[in-house]
Amino acid sequence: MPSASLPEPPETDAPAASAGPAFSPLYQQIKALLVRSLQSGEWKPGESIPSEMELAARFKVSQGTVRKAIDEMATENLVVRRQGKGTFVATHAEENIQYRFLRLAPDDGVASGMARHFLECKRMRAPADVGRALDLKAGESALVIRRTLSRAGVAVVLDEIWLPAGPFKGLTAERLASYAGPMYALFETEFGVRMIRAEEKIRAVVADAASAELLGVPVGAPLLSVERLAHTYGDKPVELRRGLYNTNAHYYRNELN
Amino acid sequence: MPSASLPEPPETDAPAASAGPAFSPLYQQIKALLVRSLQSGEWKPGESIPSEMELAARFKVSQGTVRKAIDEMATENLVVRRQGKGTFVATHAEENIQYRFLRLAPDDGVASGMARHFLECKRMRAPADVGRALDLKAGESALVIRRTLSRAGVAVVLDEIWLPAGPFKGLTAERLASYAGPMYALFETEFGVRMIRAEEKIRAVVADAASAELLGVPVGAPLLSVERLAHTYGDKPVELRRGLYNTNAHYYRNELN
DNA sequence: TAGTGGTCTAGACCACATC
DNA sequence: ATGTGGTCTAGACCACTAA
Repeated sequence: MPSASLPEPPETDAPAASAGPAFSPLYQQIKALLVRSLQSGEWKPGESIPSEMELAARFKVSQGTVRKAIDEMATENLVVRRQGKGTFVATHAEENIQYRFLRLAPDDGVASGMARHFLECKRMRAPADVGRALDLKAGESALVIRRTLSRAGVAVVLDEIWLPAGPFKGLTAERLASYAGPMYALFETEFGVRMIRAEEKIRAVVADAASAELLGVPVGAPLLSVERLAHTYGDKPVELRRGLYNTNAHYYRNELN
Repeated sequence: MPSASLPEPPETDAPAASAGPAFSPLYQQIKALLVRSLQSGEWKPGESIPSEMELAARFKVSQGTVRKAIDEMATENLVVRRQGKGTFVATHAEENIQYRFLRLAPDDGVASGMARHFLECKRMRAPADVGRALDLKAGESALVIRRTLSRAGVAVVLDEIWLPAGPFKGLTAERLASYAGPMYALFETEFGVRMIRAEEKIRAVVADAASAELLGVPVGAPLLSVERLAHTYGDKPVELRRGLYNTNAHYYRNELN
């Protein structure tokens, strides 16, 4: 219960946020409620959420408590604050940067976008390792997308993308190719799946015949292997992406803090 | 100036934090002052800084303003808060994790430490690219350290580490080998240089004869090339580290948010 | 002018660590 | 018992945006 700063006797009713089994600070409970509203689609990507005052009234807490909840959500990139305008649900579309999760940068500073080319998009039974990574039920099928990213006409990235077939029913290579924005933006608007967080495992490998052909390098050339597991709300894994990057004229950048 | 929440006429004197040329929120000014104190060595790594109340009194602001300044410093890993005890200057020694900046993880979950072996540590004129990265004056010399990291008796990492000779005068291979903790902890205690932040550029390369020998792989085997530029306070670069990682049984892990 | 997020304050109480 | 950081409140004013 929030403390009372007045000599009045403290009120005994809990301020919204029904007790539940776990104890946590009020602002964490508020945050959890807000995240659930995001998850349930109460506010869609790009839309604004209610003002801090409104939310404070709804949850019967002070504005400062709501603020702290939203602060954390902002640092987790779940929402974006804009002074004078409001707080907005984060989206992979209309973001400043084209690809929020792509860490590949060109050696020369030119930040031109990359051209996509979809090789295939088909439904199939998921291999065991993919099924395990995506928490698929036994026998549940998956979509696999293969595509390249090119800069200045040269293929730099070869991706193999695994998705659970259920949530992405109806996804085709044509739909992918005709969509202008980032793939994750399409996933948001068409399938209601928002990528929140991802982990990558990176290794150095050598090009096999097929990869070498597509990336225009000799067989045996060194390539960066980037395996990404992307999650949506509740840390639920929804995409396994295996990428091969040609790092002759590009590098994978990372910040350590 | 902080706003007054009383009907009194607002006091005209600025609350410490002498004006300066740039405008910024009070808590940012406080933060800058605190960082300068860290930089000047007023509080050493591992020590506690004054309590929030003390700092609030010193700067003539409220505890909440100091708190917000320290909050940001905590998220930047400059300090660590410990409830009931105080706020402590972050250090690379006595941290839970052995190597704060090393992102290499073994395929099997075993989190055993790695054995270091120093090959050489000598002073020499810095190559042009190293001099540029470290902001060295023309002709200023540098130290170069070469070492390996091994797990289970197998060399996994081959590092070439460039440091400005000035701040690290007296550093020898013997001193490095006899020190128990992480290298960055030695830099802190012996040379007063704290690594705060780093950027890494990662590529896939093939092993040359020398690297192959040291890492026990065939010439031409794929290796992860990790070039790290580490900075101290004020974003001053103080270390250029070029690492080659054997990713046969390890991977470079990264989190995307 | 009204509404939003951003800053700042002052004070209360809680949780934890230490003596 | 005391002191620390952690949470929560209530209210003020500032900075920005849009009608």
